[in-house]
Amino acid sequence: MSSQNSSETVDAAPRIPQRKRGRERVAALLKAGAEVFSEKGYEAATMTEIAARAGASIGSLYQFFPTKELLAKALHEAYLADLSSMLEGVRQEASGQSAAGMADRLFDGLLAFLAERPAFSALAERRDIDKEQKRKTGAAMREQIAGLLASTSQPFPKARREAMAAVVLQLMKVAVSLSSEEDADRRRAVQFELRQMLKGHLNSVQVA
Amino acid sequence: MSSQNSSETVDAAPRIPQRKRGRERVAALLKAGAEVFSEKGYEAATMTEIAARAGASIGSLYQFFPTKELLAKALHEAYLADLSSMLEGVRQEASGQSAAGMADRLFDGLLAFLAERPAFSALAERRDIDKEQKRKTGAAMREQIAGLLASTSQPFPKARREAMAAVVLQLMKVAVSLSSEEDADRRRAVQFELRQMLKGHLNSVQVA
DNA sequence: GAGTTTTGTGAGGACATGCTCATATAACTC
DNA sequence: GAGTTATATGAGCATGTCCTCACAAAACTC
Repeated sequence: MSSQNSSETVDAAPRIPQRKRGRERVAALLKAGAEVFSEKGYEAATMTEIAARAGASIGSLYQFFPTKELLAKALHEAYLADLSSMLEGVRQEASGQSAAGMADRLFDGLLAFLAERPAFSALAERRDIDKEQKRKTGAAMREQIAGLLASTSQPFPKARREAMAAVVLQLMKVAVSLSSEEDADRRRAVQFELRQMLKGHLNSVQVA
Repeated sequence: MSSQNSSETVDAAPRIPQRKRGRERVAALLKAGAEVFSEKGYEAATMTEIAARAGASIGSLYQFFPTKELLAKALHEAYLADLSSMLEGVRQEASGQSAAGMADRLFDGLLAFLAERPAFSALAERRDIDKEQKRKTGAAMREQIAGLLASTSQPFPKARREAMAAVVLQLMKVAVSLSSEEDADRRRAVQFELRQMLKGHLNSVQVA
């Protein structure tokens, strides 16, 4: 009886770090997790390797992150928050500009964001992600981007705003997936074309 | 002696079906594989489930496909061949048309292709794919698309032809990733925007 | 130092999955 | 029917991975 929890179905509550050492451990674990997730992908990443790379034992890892999925979730949520503030930064900085200028800032911001967080796509695309949560997150991001587009010097027709936001998202994903293109010349050429294409499209929709 | 192979290190040569029953089995196994791969993704798909869904035993499955990866590869290569003939079809049918018309045909062809092969993206994105092979496949596809663009009524400047082909390829990948978007309205809206955007861009480059 | 809390450890349990193999059955040839 | 080849079967092996647990060592409080 009793063993470790009193109420029912409280499977494995994570231990929240209280001391400095604990917080440093958690930071190291998150960092190692990000590395391994980005190198191997979510499924192929192993908890053993993550612990080893953080210089910790598996037991330590599991005290703070009782589940592989919870570790991924913690990282993912932190990244989403970063993403959101990056978008907010673009908004404050480029509000009132032309749509093309906004697109440039967005491109730059997102490329920088992803360059610093190579695990992002692996976490965003993992299969055991909560479906409803995924839907909500996507909706929130599209809404924020739509807000960006609306703060442009010459706003978009409401009817197409949502779709434009979704297109921007998709194009950003392409720009990112290009970062694994080995031929640097081609990578730059394609990123250039994508940027031009998006700016031209935004323009044409505004004019229409 | 002899059993089935003579030389050394021939780890598990696949058995090629000789009789009608064997060919039917292989067909059923491929079909079941496509189903499970598309539902669960490559890594989470299990050989046991594939065999069961094909109405075969695991042993049977492993006689024709000695490895999970070989099963995926067989499916993937068949799909790539289909894709290539689809592109060839577009070329024969739309050669001499405007770039916009070509883009429309391309989009239609690709959407139809994907609708019939829901496992394609799971197979194309699996991690244990051969890297050199991947590079070759990409190069071949870009070349074929460049040929398409060149057969247009008003061809592209040579300097940008390669980049344009790469852009088209990337946009096709977006369309692929969009096929998993659940909200059908949004999926259609985004596909519409992508189509318009590509057509506009092709146009502007031709004119320039 | 005694007592308490937090953090650390790693062997091993439980389980899933890719794959093998000895053996059986069907189909085809003569 | 005898002989041969192709196909079928599924128990079980090998392996890898998530996670647990009993206990140890710090670190902090008094």
